[in-house]
Amino acid sequence: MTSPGRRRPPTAQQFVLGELRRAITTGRLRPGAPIRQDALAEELGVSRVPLREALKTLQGEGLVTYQAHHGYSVEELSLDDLREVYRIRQLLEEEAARQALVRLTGDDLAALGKAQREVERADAAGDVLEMAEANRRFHTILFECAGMPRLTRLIGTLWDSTDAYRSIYYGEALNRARVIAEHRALLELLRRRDADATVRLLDEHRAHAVTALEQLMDAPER
Amino acid sequence: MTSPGRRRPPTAQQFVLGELRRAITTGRLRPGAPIRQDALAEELGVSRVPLREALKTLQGEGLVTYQAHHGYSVEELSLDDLREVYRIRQLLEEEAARQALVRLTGDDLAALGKAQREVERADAAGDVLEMAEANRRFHTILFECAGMPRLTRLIGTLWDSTDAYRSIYYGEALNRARVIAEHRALLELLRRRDADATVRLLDEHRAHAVTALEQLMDAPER
DNA sequence: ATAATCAATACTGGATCCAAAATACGTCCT
DNA sequence: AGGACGTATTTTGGATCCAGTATTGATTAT
Repeated sequence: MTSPGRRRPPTAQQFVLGELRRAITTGRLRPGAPIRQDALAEELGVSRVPLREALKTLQGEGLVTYQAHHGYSVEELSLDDLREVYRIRQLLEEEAARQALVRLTGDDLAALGKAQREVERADAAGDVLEMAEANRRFHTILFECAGMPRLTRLIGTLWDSTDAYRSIYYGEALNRARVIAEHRALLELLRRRDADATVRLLDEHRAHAVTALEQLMDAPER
Repeated sequence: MTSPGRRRPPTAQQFVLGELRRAITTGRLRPGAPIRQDALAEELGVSRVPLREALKTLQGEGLVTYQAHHGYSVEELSLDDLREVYRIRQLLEEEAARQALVRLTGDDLAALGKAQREVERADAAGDVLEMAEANRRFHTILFECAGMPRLTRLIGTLWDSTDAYRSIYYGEALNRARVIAEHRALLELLRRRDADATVRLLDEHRAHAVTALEQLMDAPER
């Protein structure tokens, strides 16, 4: 049963773009794997033209790499790369959070609460993928309150670029529990409009993900 | 006939990408103008396929907008948009500058000095376009010293996204003189490894550009 | 005259086909 | 046997053609 929100987009390239994102985040396309256009296009039921346009978009977002006459591969991130992405996120998300707190309305808080309930429901149902998506919505709602569309978009692409690795983090029940607890604390800080504490908590939230990734990536190639 | 001296890239899409960038930065393609693929492709001597891939890249960088079934247009930035871009640049360039200062070598300083001399030579020769490019090189060299490739790339795309407006700034002789003076001061601060002062100067450097844009964009439409 | 409707046109989106480049492989020579 | 060369195959890059959608302009009814 396809969810009502997931109807097929109006153009093939947008459809393909979504499918590729899913394939990368779920690990069906592994980091480092070369992308055979012919096979993929046939598998998705489209020609190579829209596929290539979707790949160009992903290239711009850093999810795939491209080399002329060699084609595309799923971007492979080293630990240092991941740390860099998280560092940049820290810089941008601090700004977004502070600006968001300036403009935060009651409606926004209600929307955040709703998203949080969805996160918890997905966790209870054991739907890891849905939980990751709900978590993403939660943060996106917050950042959008800043009223800086480019900033929000940049942060979004940074999240995307590490999606392939995030699923690992959400695989652990302990991490999921921590995410929920931190979200609840975050909501409380937002209600109190405590910018400094909010930024601090977001930093910790991120740091936990980084340390988890550090442990998992040091581990032998499962 | 293709421009002499400028070697044509190995793929048509890369060639087109460069041409489009030039067309936008030099104002041949004005902000807000719709992009007619057929006409442009013919003008560039390629088919629409590589043109569309180049446009997808530019879309990812925020130089053009895309709407399904409506096509691409050159991105039109409001004053608020420009301010947002410059604010994000401030956040990212502070990090880049501070990290760069940690790792800056004598060779790097020499490279910066060389770039600065190129800026001044272009100014003396009255070559505004070349001066803008040399200025870009100067800052890029500095940011690259940070050893954070994604950060450097992000900053680069932010520069790109306002290229169409930057040329206005460089049109004024007064602005060009100020840029040169600020660069010299910057070099001195870098040699002294004064991070705080460097960041402060970069902020001013940027603020000047913003105020200049504010005045020019308030002015009656050209 | 104005607004709504419908046909004609222009433009984008996508599929197929062809060309060019890179890779894989087998052969030949030393 | 090992390496170099040349051919065959695979894969990407690009051009052309067709289909679907949006826009424009004309026509008609109110």
